[in-house]
Amino acid sequence: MTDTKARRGAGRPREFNTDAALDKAVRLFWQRGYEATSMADLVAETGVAAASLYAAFDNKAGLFAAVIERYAATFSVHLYEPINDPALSTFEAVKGLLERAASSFSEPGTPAGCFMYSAAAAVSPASAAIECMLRDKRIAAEALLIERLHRGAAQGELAADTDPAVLGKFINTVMEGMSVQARDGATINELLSIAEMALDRWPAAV
Amino acid sequence: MTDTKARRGAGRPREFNTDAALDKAVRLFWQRGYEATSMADLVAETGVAAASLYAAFDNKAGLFAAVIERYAATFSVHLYEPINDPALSTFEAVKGLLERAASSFSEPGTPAGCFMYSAAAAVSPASAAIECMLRDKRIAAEALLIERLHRGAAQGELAADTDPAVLGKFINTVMEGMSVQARDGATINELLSIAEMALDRWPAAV
DNA sequence: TTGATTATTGAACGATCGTTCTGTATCGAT
DNA sequence: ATCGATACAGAACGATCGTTCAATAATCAA
Repeated sequence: MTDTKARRGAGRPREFNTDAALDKAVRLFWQRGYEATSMADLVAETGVAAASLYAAFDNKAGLFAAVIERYAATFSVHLYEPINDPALSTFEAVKGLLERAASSFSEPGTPAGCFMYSAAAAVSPASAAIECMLRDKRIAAEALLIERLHRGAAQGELAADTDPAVLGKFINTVMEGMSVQARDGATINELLSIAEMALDRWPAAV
Repeated sequence: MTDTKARRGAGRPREFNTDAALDKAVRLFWQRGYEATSMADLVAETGVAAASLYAAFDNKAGLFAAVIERYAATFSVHLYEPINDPALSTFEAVKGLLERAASSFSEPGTPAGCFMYSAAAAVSPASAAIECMLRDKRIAAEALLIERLHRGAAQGELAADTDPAVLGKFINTVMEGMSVQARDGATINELLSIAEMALDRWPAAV
């Protein structure tokens, strides 16, 4: 054991890698949720001292906000790629989205399910702002999907009696449910079966 | 202000009403989740002193376990009634289940969504047992649904190429997603539309 | 009426929560 | 070579966490 007094104050080796620390924080919040993840956990996992985390992110809520953005930039962006791909038909886009959800939610290297859906499912009134951040992201993602469906409808890709808003909400609901299923141990094949069943009898224009 | 010393020890007015206290605890856990609900919150909400709660339920986890059973006995039982109703066709049973989910998850007097799905979505490793309790309940409920579908299939109520296990998982997934939707503010009508769209894909025989 | 029982209470426990502070080692500029 | 400036480390903060305790009064058997 080195002398405690001598080891205090490690100086300025280098600014800690913010993204690397956020990646570790993402995993922790993803798995345990906001309330169950303590700053001590985050310090231990990231290897960054508490004071440095506070200097960079103000407080736990600020760190969580940064974690949300980091997750969105790395995982969500990949998930929603098919929706923004102009080369795909509307059906292919939604099919691609659900298939990516199936594989992403059951990916072995990451916590099961979707961070956006489970990290703050239920939260204390004191951290209501946390819940709001994620809800806004979820609603924005749904709006993105619905917008894509509207474009598809405008191009005659959907049955005339299909409401894009309802269809989008339905697809989104299936995806949210798939996250819960993944958390409960559903395999990628089971998730793909669910996705396939959701896409069955797609209301295509004849 | 009454003298503090004189007010200590209030004697034995009556054993507190366990079910009434559990009902209040259900609401609290339902809304905030396991980790974000403190014993102090529970004491304030139920009006029962901490020591009395500990005498009755051992600890917070024990109280939560009792809350799960209470929720199952009051809300879940009602939700799954159609599944156990022998007078209903398989389709009617599933339709009834989803419609009850739509109204129950958006019921104004109770927290949005389903307790079983959101109360312990993400939890610390120390309370992994809590997560397990709910997961077991969810899986049991899904098994119940799948069993009902198997009976329907045996009676020729499903298309021959339909796997009851997959169909059950799909229905269950939609229901879980509906809970997230409800948490995010979906109205009963929106939830009913989602349910209807899920049933549109019903693989009836011929 | 009395005495043992017991559910109840407010207070107190150690542990941990999120957060801040003090001190130090390293850096860039002079 | 030397001097602030800065990013880091551990220690310490008050508050709150889940839990337990000693004290008290309502109960029921005698």
